[in-house]
Amino acid sequence: MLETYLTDRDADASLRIRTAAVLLFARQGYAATSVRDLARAVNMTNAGIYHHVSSKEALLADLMREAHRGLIDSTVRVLAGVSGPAERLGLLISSLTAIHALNPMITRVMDGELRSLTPASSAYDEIIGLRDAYEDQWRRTLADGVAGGVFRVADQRLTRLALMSMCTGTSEWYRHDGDSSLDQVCAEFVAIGLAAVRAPVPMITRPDLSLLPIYPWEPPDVLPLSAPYRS
Amino acid sequence: MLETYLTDRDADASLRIRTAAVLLFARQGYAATSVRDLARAVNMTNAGIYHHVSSKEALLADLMREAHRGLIDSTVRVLAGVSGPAERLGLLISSLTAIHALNPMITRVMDGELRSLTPASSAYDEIIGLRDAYEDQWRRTLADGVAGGVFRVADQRLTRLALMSMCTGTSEWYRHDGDSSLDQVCAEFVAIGLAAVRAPVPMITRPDLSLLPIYPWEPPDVLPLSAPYRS
DNA sequence: ATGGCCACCTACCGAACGTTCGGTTGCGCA
DNA sequence: TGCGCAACCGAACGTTCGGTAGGTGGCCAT
Repeated sequence: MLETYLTDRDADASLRIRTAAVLLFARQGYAATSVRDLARAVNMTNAGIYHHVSSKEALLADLMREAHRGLIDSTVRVLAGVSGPAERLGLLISSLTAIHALNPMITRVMDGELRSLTPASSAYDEIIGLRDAYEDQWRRTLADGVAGGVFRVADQRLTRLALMSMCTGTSEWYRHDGDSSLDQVCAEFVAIGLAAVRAPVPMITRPDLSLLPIYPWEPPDVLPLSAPYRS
Repeated sequence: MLETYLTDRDADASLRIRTAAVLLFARQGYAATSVRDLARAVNMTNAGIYHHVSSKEALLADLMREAHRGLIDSTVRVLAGVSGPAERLGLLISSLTAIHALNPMITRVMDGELRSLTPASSAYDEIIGLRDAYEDQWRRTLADGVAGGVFRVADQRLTRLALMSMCTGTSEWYRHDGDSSLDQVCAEFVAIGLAAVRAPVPMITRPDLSLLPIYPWEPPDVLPLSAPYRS
C-alpha cells in the first residue's frame, strides 16, 4: 500500500521523491540514506533522481525550509486574533504538539537533521533564522505573560525550553492507533504547560486542525518509525 | 586542549578511541562518522582502530550499553531509601536532567542512535531492554503516586512521556557557561513535573551529584555541539 | 512527418566506505 | 640475548557513495 503510494505513476515525480525522502530521512537519518535508496523507493535509477533534485543536501534543505515555513505560517494563523498570553501559550503548546503528532516524519527531520546541513552555508543559516523566528513567538508570549502578571515564572528561557521539548518529543512516540487521542494529548500538555507558568488553563486546548500545515509529502498513517514503547 | 586530551599518549588507547567516538557520534551522528574520522581524532590509522574495536557498530553498541547501565545504576543509587512518590518523582526528574546536562554527548548518542543498531540484532534487543528497565522506574513511581492518592494525573503514560522528553531535551541546549546553573534547571524542572501531577514540590530538588554516573569518555567542558540558542 | 523537449535510462567517474592482511616496532620477561 | 606479544602501520580488498555525461523513447505542437 505504501509501495503503490510511492510508485504511483500519476503522482508528480518530484512529490513522490520528496515523500520517499521524508520517510527515509525520518527512519534512517539523512546520512544513512543514499540517493540509490531514494531511487529504489520511487522506482527510478539514482541518475533519474538528479533530474528532479540538484543535490542530496539541497533536497534536505528544501524539506527543512518548507517544514519550518509550514510551522511558522500555521502558528501565525492559529494565533491570529488571540491576545491573552494564557490562550496564546495554550495554542503554542497544542499546535506544536499536534503538528508533531500528525506529521512525525517531517518533524523528526526538521528537529533532528540541522546538523546534516553544511555549517555556515546559506541554507544552514536560513534554517537557523526560521527556527529563531518560530521560537520568537514563544519568547514574546512568555515575556508578555510575565510582564502582564498573568504568568509567574522563575526563568522564561528554561520554561520555554522545557515546554518545547515536551511538545517536539511527541513525534517520537505518538501513534494514530495508540492509547491516547490527539485531543487528550493536547489537553494534557496544555494543562502541564499552564501549570508551569501558574496560569489558569484556557477554555480552548487545541487549535482548529484545519489551520495546521498540510505537508503534501507526509505519508499517510501508521508507519513504524522506531522501536515500540510499552504500555 | 581537546586535541591533546584525545591524543594523550598516557591515556589508554581504548579509552581515547571511545572518547573520540562519543564526541564525533554526538556531533555528526554515527552514520556520518567514518572510522577514518575516528582514527584521525586519536592520531592513528583506520587499521589501528580495529586492534581495539571489533567493528564500528560494536563500538556504538558498547557505548550505548554502558551509557544505559550508568543511567540505571545511578538511578537506583539516587532512589535508594526514598519511598515517597513525590520525592521519588522529583529525583527521577532531577537526576535525568542532571545526567543530560553534565553528559550531553553520551546522552545524545544514547537517546538518538538506537536506529543505527541493526534491528532485531542481539545488541539492539539488549538496548531496548535496558531502556525499558529504566522507564519502569518512572512507570512504577507514577503508578505508586496515583495509587496512594499523592498524584492526580489524567494519563500516566502521557505524563511520563512529557516529563521524560523535557528532561532528555536538556542535552540539546544546556551549557556549563550558560545563563542557568544546573541547580536552577533541576529546581525548575522538578517544579514543573510536580505541578503536572498536582503534588507539592519536595524539599530536595537535586540528587547528590556524586551518585550520578561517571562516564570516563565524556570529554571535559564546553564543546559546541549544535547551533547556539539565542537568549 | 517531424523536430524538440521532457523524463528517464545506461554507464561510468573519482572518492570514500568498513574491513582485512601481512608486516614492523618496541617493550617486558626469561 | 632472545622470544613473544601488544600495538600499531601501509596497502589493499570489494563495495558503495554522490554525482555526471550522453543517449533513448515517447508525447506534443507545428
